[in-house]
Amino acid sequence: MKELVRGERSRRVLEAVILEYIKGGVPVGSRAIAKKYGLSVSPATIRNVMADLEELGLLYQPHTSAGRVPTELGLRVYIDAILKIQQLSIADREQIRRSYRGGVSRVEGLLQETSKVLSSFSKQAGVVLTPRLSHTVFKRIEFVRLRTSVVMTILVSQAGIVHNTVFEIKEDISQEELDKYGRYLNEMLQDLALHQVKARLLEEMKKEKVLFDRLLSKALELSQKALQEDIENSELYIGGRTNLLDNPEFADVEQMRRIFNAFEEKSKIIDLLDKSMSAEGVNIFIGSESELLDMESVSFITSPYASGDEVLGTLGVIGPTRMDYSRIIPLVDYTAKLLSKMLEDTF
Amino acid sequence: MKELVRGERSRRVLEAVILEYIKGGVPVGSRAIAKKYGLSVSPATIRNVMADLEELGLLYQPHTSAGRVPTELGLRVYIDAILKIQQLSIADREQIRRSYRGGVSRVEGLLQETSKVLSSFSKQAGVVLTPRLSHTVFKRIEFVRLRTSVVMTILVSQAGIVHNTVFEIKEDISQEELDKYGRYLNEMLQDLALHQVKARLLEEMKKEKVLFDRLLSKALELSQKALQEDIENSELYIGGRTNLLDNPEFADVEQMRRIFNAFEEKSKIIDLLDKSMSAEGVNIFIGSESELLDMESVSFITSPYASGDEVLGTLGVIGPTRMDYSRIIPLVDYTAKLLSKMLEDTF
DNA sequence: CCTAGCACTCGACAGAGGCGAGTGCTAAAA
DNA sequence: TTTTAGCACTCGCCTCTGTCGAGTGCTAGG
Repeated sequence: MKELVRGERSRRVLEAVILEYIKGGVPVGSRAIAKKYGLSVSPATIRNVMADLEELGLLYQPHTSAGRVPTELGLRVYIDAILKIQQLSIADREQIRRSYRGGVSRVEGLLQETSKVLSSFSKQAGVVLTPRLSHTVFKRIEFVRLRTSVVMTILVSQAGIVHNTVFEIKEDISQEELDKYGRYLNEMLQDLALHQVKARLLEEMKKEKVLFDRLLSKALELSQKALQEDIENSELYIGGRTNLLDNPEFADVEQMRRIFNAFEEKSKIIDLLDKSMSAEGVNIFIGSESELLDMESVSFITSPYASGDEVLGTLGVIGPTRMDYSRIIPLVDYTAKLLSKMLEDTF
Repeated sequence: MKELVRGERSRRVLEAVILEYIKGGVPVGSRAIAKKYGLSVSPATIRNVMADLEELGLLYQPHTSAGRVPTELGLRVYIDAILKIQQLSIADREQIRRSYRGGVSRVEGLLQETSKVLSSFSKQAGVVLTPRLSHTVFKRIEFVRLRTSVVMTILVSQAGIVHNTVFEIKEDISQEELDKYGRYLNEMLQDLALHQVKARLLEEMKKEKVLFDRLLSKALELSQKALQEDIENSELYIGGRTNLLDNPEFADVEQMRRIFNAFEEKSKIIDLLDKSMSAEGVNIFIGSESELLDMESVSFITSPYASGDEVLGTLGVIGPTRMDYSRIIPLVDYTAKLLSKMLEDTF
């Protein structure tokens, strides 16, 4: 990448255009740069440099005689080759930690809170993808007889995530019997990853002694049912949607609608976050890079979070491509680490 | 109310203005009404009637020489005295029932689905307020030892609502012991309303034999903790926010922001829905009637839903004051009844 | 290689004018 | 007394026009 922008001056100019554009949101002209960014050259020179940068595809003009605006490629180069990512200041970190103050007592609550923290510090929308159940470690299963022939299964994972399913069964089963199933299964499945649990259950069902033990086979059947359900799905928490309304580029209602539709659908965003789950550290998708088509002019900054050495989910910030990367990248990074730590400590 | 609009003709004109306004969203003039609504009188006559209605505060003119627009009071009178609320057609009902097809296996899922159904049929936003835990009947409590000194409490209500809390305790307790607590409490609290549970626990703790039984007192203490948490809170599911973006009156971004802020905050809307929980049948709040100030030009149509004879929560539709009440009122009514039935049948 | 100067482009904004929908009022008809 | 026709008037909306200014590209000279 770096070779794209050869001279030191070119780099300075590109940076200046981007910084100024991020600040103001309007095309930036040669004069403004010459004045504000101590490159002691005249506007005319800047213009020449800008023309070069445009030829490289890093800037473009909305129309003749307007200033320049960075392209996606321009932003990419800026982030990869120019931007020096700094640590979050001590004060900022302190403030983030403090905004979690009201002791959170459920994983779900903690994740939701995190989406709000992300949004309020970034002034954009914050998202947190919850762990897939199938990626977590089995802790406990419990059956509750809600009423005749209706049973609820409650599944708890090591990380403290709770999932329930209600279903009808053909014949009624007493709570006492259900409790027995529970004890049996809890014994058997201890410490298995949930995606292994399914296999284990099948395997177990094949054993001869099980075939002849009605109790056991019933227990296995029930838990099978519970697991068939959506353990592959993730939930998505979105905080601070309204922050996006403050971005002038979304004054255009059509743009806005697209984004809010994506928020409503969720699946596209979940897919994207899912992808970046396997990546290490902070990921950045600028505009169309996210391949959520009709989503140009929106950027994602994401990072996976974990508990122990197990990656659980992804969190991030969604905002216009014109957002303050230098602030938000470390924010996302730090928040992911903080959340990981909190999950590890408490759950 | 009825005496406000004396003549048959006045009523017809008011109705015509409102229908036309709901359809088009623009001020409606005398000529349009004279033509389209077979009142065989001339526009001039209509104008006189309209002037009367304006004096009564049922219509108003945005500016001289514009058509008339109904006021909140006008809509109120229309809904109370003129609108004949019809049953939903068989076909509509069928279609609503069918849109629930994908067998829903959790109460939470069912409620969320309902918010989507409401929104898609009304073309506005649909909301469903989840039951307050404190209003439901105790079914089961369960303690899970997540790791040293960290315990999760899982609470299940008769209606199939699951709630969990995680907290640290001073001294570690083995899972076996926790199970004992569970059995003890499940015995004791069977079939109590949750808001009674708290009192019952306190009462129980005072008994002498408990004071000397470490196991029991520990169990009671734990469950106390679990209940202190947010059992008074409700969750709010909102579906179809983006539908609101299609309403031309919200092209004004400022309006939009207010509504989406309310969606984000939720608490105001929850309060409102909470209020209408005690009311019977369909409730309608027009514009400023909702007392969510800065929310004029937004109407709520709500109805409580129940399981058995126990009112659980409220659902409804949020849209511009200019919405199709004649369609949406029966929709909300029917959906509430359908949801009640489903909750009763399955959970 | 840089800069000063200059002509040119184009969006934003403001004002003028015409159009049309809709009104209120008055006087005549029913 | 009620309804209607006619008419003058109001006012928002749209279009057209001209001006302003920011910003450019190009050229010639330092």
